[in-house]
Amino acid sequence: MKQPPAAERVYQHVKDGVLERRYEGGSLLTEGELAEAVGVSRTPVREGLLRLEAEGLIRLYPKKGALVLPVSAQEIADVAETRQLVEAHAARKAVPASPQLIARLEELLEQQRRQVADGDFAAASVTDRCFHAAVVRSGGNEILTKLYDQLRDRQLRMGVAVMYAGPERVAKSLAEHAEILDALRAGDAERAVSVIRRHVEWAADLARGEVR
Amino acid sequence: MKQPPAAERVYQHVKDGVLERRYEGGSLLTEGELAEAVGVSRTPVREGLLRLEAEGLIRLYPKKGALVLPVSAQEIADVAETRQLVEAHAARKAVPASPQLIARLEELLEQQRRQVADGDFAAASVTDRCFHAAVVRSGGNEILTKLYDQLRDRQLRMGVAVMYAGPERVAKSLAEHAEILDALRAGDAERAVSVIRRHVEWAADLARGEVR
DNA sequence: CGAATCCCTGTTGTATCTATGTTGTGCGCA
DNA sequence: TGCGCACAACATAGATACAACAGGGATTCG
Repeated sequence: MKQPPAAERVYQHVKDGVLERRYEGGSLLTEGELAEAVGVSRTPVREGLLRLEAEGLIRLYPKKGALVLPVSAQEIADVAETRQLVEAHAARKAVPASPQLIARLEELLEQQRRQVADGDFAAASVTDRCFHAAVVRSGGNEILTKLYDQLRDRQLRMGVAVMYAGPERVAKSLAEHAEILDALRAGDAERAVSVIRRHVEWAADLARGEVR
Repeated sequence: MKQPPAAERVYQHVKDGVLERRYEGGSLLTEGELAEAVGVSRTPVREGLLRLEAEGLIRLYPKKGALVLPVSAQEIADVAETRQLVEAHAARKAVPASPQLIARLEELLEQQRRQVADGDFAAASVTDRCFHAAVVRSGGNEILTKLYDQLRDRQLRMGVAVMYAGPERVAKSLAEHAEILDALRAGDAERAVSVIRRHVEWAADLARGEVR
């Protein structure tokens, strides 16, 4: 009945809740509530919360509860800066691009186009993320890859999902991906970096607009 | 009687053990052992292990135990690359350097000199680390600061402590710090970056020599 | 003699229980 | 009415107890 371990279920539940803004920033979750909500005991709840804290999504206050960290201007800036750093580094390192990488990116871009055409923006958003992650992953650095994933999670929480709110935004995103791919194909690392810079900065701006 | 929480004690115990090579890479720790060793129950042990896993020092295998991750060539390379990236970025961002930062670095360098003169290499190693961390911290990016701290921990585990084994190594380290400070003071970011590159690469080479 | 199976032991995963600390509230007093 | 203190409610931190699972070795059957 329950394939995934209880701690994992709690982790996903809270993470989804935070990312989807069901649990708002600033609210105080208690272990008991979560235990009841997910249907497990409090022990796995603590384990899940611990992982979330390590990822920077929540903050555990002794004897008080788990505070869902509100996104601060500082955090938006930090995430954006770090994304820039990691992704730009990955792009430079990816040049000259291997045929495998190019093929993978083409595939992802095509997939995203289809999803957009089908109106499935949620899926397109996931593919968007995969596109960037593929570039970073191609660097072969596990530390950076993991870090980058966490950054994307945190950015998701900032409401960057609204990036896929309107058709013009989707088109912009798609166009920039195409340009990144193009620059990579041409071996022009600096052009790819500059597009990435714009892309990330745009996401950060959206987040800033969202938060306040 | 017990100021620090039990989970924290476990965390420190295992971390120190791994960093000081008391627990060798590849060994399998069980919760029961650790619980007895530290003198607490298994509950806080699990919490501590979970944190360690998030930091990449150990790996939890279901129903088997906590594997102390052996340092791999891949990990050495990844840590070095990431350190380069973060520290170089921080140095560039730190230029032009604020008087506060310069003062702090001068203070740390002086302190390290004293410690070396006193023969207290352990303390000098800690100060060394503070020096680099100060540069990164000056960037004001909490994500990068935290990441950098974790990287230094992991590098410690790779036996980079032997960096402070001989007088000539200590002298080299000290000289490079002085050069970094000098470049920063002069506003020459690229010189600082190149020294940092050498410095980190040197540490990685030591690690490679240590491991095999 | 070899291989498959079954049981036994050790370890984690989860639940429950106790102790302790923190917070907010309400009562009494000035 | 306002301030302060004590108490009660609640939340976590830690310990213990129990269940489920994996792996190894002995045993047994072919």
